[in-house]
Amino acid sequence: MSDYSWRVGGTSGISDSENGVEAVYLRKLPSSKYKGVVPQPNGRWGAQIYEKHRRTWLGTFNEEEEAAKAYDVAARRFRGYAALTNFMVSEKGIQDDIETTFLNSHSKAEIVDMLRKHTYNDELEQSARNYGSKESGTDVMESKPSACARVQLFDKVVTPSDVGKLNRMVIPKQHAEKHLPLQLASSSKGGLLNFEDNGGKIWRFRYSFWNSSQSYVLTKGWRRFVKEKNLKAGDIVSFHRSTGSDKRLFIEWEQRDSSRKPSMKQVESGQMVRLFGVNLFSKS
DNA sequence: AAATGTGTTGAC
DNA sequence: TCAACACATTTG
Repeated sequence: MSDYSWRVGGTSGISDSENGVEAVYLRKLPSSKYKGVVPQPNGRWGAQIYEKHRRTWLGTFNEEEEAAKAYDVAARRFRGYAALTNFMVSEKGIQDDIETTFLNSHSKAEIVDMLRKHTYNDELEQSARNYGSKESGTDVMESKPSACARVQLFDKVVTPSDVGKLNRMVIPKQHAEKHLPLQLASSSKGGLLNFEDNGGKIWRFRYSFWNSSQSYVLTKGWRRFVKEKNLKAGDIVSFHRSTGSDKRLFIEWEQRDSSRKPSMKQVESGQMVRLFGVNLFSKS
């Protein structure tokens, strides 16, 4: 009997360590029936597309079909409407649909980024919402992220560990419990929350409670945000929610003004106070 | 330690 | 151009 199994590289194996003998049986990874889809050692699926001898990685996915759809999106953006895809249909004369417009208004890099973050569908949906509002005459203020009526939830001056290699941001407990009930996160999408930034870009973070530190944290997806915004310790991240019933969430960030002397400015935000360049929490 | 995604190769 | 494979790098 095999004591355990594992997978490394392009092969997987089973180790039988009876009598201290380590016999290894290599097993081939299953090929995908979909174009642009490759198996991953852990049973998940990767998507990739080639262009001029160069491979562009499109991310990893739980389902083979998800990966195939990611490839399709990339194929259409990279090679045009007539590109060969796994699922998409290309009929003559409908090259002006919303998705095509959406694809054409974003760079390849942006589309790839959305695919790797798994936010493509959300961004497309949001784009469609904006498009629809123009047509129907609905108040643009309700859909346009930068102008949408919103209420502030809380700010946080990010700490060194928030922007460090821990790849997570701690949400101060009182704010988390007041504004972001874990139930809201863990209910439908398994702990995933979408936030829109001022550019209308969607950021998806995993939101969870860590028992070890008794703290609420944003984990998966946070590192990418820190990197793209070049977030530094001391910068302020601001969380908002739309006032409407649509429950949309927003994230904003503000760079620390290092040109100003810390002692000259007192920034107050919620229960946090920045004084003499030091962040203090007021007792309450 | 596990997962991701790059280096590389050879078939098509 | 493409997927297979090995495995270095990155992430949790």
